[in-house]
Amino acid sequence: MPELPEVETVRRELEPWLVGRRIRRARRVDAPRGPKYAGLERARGRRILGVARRGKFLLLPLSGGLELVIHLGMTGTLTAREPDGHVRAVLELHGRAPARLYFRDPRRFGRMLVVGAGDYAALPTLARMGPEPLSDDFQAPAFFAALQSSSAIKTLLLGQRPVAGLGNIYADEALWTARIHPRREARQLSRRKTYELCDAIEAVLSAGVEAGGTTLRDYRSLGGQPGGYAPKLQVYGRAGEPCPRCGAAICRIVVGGRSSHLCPRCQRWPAQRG
DNA sequence: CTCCCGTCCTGTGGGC
DNA sequence: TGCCCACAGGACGGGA
Repeated sequence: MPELPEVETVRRELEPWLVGRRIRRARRVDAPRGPKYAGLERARGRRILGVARRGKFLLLPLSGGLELVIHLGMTGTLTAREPDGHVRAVLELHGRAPARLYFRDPRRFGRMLVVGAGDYAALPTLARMGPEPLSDDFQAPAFFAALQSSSAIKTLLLGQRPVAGLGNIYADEALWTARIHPRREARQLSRRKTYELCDAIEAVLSAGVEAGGTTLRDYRSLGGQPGGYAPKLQVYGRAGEPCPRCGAAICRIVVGGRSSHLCPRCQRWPAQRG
């Protein structure tokens, strides 16, 4: 569900509220003991030093060399107001109200755990995550190098290795923008094409952030607001509608088990050559 | 090491 | 109206 723009929107709301606050307690609620909620008790008494983001992960450095890691999974939302149900964890703060952060997650794909600062051994995707796409760390030549794989380009992007933060929606949007078929073998893309994709990723994600993210169903910002990017989606969820660029009917295919949306005319499979 | 596929969960929407 | 099934924005672990 939440991809980089949605997580960044939440991060920006959390930051002024949480930074400097001391944690009274962090507790699991209706979530099984296990790695997804490991070490929450260690947050007790710590101060929140910052609210950062890497890809789709929220990272809250704590005093005492610890770090609170939150991943919203598919359906996770954070809220200051107590939700109806599906609360998996609560962060209780000292001091002024609002003093509770609720983590609601119907499908239980999300996680909230405390690790040693920078110790991502329990989070392999985070440990091996590629550069932040909206930072100077995202450079076209390194991106090209990271695409030298036999995987389908979209599958590779969803793995978070070439670049951080893309999910199913923005991957489809970026590939449409760069006119690349999602099933193309990544290493067969020309250098120039990968540079176009680099630009498209940056453009699509920054527009997503600017709009406050995409709400298809579940996503809400901390204040309960839906994102404004859904009407700006060009292909995602628009199978059968005309391509905004050429008018051909957008189609839906499955790539790596994920539904994928593309324009069959703009995003042609490369012509077979003899 | 890389790559592919199944799995973890609950809710919802569409088709019959 | 009601039921059932397919599908949903992500990450991980196991096996090839």
